[in-house]
Amino acid sequence: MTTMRQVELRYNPQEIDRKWQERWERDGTYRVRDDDPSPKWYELTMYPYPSGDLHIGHWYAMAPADCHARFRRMQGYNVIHPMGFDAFGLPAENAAIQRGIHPYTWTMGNIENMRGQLRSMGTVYDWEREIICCVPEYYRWNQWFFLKLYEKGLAYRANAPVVWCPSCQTVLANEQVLNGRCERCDTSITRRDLEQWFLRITDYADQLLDFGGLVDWPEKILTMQRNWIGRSVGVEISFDISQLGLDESEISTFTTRIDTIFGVTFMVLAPEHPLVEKLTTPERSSEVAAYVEQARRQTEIERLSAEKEKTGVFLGSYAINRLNGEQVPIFIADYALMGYGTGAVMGVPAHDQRDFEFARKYGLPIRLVIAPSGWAGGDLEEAYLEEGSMVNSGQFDGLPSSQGKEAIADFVEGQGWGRRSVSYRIRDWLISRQRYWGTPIPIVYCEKCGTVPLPEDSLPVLLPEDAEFKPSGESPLVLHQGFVSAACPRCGGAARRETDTMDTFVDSSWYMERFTSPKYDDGPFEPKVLKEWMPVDQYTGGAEHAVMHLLYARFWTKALRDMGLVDFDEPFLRLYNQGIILGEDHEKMSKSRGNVVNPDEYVGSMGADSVRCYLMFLGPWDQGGPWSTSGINGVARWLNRVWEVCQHDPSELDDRPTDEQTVRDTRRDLHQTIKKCYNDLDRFKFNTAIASLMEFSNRLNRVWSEGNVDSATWRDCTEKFLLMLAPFAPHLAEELWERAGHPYSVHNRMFPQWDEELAAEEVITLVVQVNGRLRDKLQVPVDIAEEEAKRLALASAKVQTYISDKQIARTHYVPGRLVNVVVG
RNA sequence: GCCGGGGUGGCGGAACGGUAGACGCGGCGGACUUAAAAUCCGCUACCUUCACAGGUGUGUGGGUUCGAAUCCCACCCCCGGCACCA
Repeated sequence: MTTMRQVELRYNPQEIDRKWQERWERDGTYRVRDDDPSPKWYELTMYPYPSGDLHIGHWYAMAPADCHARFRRMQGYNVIHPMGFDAFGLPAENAAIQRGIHPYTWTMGNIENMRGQLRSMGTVYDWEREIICCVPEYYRWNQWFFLKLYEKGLAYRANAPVVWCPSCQTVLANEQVLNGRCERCDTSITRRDLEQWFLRITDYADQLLDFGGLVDWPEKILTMQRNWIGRSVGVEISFDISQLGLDESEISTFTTRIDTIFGVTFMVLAPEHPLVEKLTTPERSSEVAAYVEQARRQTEIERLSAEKEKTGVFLGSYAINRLNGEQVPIFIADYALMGYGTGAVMGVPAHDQRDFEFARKYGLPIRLVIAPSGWAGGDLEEAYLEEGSMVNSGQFDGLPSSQGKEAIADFVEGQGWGRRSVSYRIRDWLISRQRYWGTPIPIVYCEKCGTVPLPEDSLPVLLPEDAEFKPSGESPLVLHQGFVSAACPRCGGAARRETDTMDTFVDSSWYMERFTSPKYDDGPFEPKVLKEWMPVDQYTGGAEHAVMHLLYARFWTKALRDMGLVDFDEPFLRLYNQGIILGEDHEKMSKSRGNVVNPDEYVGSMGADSVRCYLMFLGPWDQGGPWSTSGINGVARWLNRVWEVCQHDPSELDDRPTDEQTVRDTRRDLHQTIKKCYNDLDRFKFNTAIASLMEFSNRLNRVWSEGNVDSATWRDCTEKFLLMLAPFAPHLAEELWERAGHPYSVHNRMFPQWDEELAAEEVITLVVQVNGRLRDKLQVPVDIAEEEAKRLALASAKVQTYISDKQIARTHYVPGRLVNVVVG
């Protein structure tokens, strides 16, 4: 692409960009001071993974956020708007495997490159605060936090059937599975039983459902978190199996529909349920074993695609429903999940669609116990899920099911057969990863002492540089003798070091806090400074992190609060999700489609300001939208006109006659523009803010060519215009500010204030309607009286032709807007 | 299936229940130029009309209202998320 720019610029953007970027750096214009007395504003954009190149999506996330942060600065806030790199993670390790380059080298090279690209955007990032989380100065605090969590019982090791990605060769957290596929590489996941480290996020499930501490988050994200946590209120009730003579005398199940307990006609256990073996009769054992084996071999995708067809196997044993003494057969089926509730389901086919399908397939009885209103006793075509009147339910017959729920729960609790309880969909956060490029978990396993946490003063556990990179299903650290063999800190004997590393979402769970004191050495952050800045006032980023990073970080904060390390409940008070930028063909950008836009090319030819402004102009930020080459040309043309119009010498106006009306109109436009731009910036409405700046600069052009305003008005207009332009186009505004003879720097000035009186209209267009249809427009003074407005409206010749032969039923008057004449 | 967001000119998109289409792109016409590009000026929803003007228009169908892109009901389509959670 030789000339994508069809606009001939009258200024040299490369020169101006470089000039001011260097000057800002040299002068420390954007250096953030912790002790500034102004009110603070912490504006944070999700930090990028250093994948190699800054793409247009990064620009789309960062440029508008930078504009907003600049606006807050110009409102007088002491703004911190930091940037860093999410530097641990799998791609670095894959690069090591594929190209034989060390993850550290690869990552640091990428950071070097991306930092340069980030600087080219002209952002207010204070690079003194940059953080890179793959360096020991950062990750040692991951280890420190881990020890604190371990001490509090919030980190634990357990054997569990966990999610495994065969391609990444590591386990994943449940949150990192999308539609049965690995969030990173899209491979269908499987399950494995492994000893892994978990964080007890479920302890905080109820607190995480309380969004009261948040100031402004998108409803969509709250809903996603609510659904993910999945709180269900119900009853845990046991079924009697004492007649089988096992160690266990009952099977416990969880139900939200205890009112349907008399409709139980079978029971289903998850294939992984610990009682399966004991409950299987000898003649059924081979069939059961085959089913269990098949269920565990299935990938998540296969399990999902089997959605329509319920399958299962009868174990040969029965359980007794204590409420009516009935024996019901016990099955295993893969629609029962070991991770939810107790891993056992009471089968009520009449009132649960899944149980209904299962019962139909295996010829099990379907007994109605909640009667729909007007039910005549026929067979059900599908499960009846609504409320109704209880039938076939012994002493509870006749109760409305909503009351039956409470009555049966009371009865069950009274009999000691169960208790009211709450179940959650969310599971504990699995943080172990069988990979190299992450934070080592500070634990050793000693033959004598067992699992032993390392003492704090021995941190960091350094990631050894010389490791063997092979995708083997085990961390490369396993093969590293020097790393694995350790001395037990308790007994001094031989011990084996934990070789799994931490999920990288650990890094991002507290990075916002590290930004406040990134070089602090005596803790993860300096408490005094943390208090100055946290919590984050405005967080921006993609919505894809709704139930991963955003949930983990909220959990982390609450855990830290309970340890007394922070004194706030929520890390991010306001959240705004930008949309996705699409290719010129309106499709998602991808290399295979060949529609990827490289920002560097545009920055090189038209300057950072054109790219920044175009990204903000193309549409509402939260909706994203398609890139358009001719669209960015239009913005470049506009900046070109701005360049021209702001460089006129105002004293040339002194020889020309001044038109007072034009002066008033221009000034009114200025103040209306300030008001519009200010309010739009406040609410992330960058596109309409820029449109209003375009309108105003178009007026300035017109006014200049007519030359009928005084030089003082002109100076006032251009000065305030440049101040408004500054957050959008920081380089151009700074250059024009200097050329206009103003003192450095435009970026240390306040955003202009508007004057309501000067912004007020003198004359308005009064719309005249007849029966709601536009018939005439009249120019009238803004303060026109209602009677006068109506008189003028009726006197209009155009209006007369529609009403002369009709009866006027009434007239509606909207001050400052319209008169609507209703005729019969 | 459930939960969000959204359907407005040729395109991206504007519009406190009150002038639909701001701003920009594209297109057309003109100026400048030997010429082209760039730049500047004008026009540009659709239909009828030489024009004046009129009619029709915000996914579809109803409703509320003096007045609906905007509020209510039903439906269609697109995008995103969740999908056996007992």
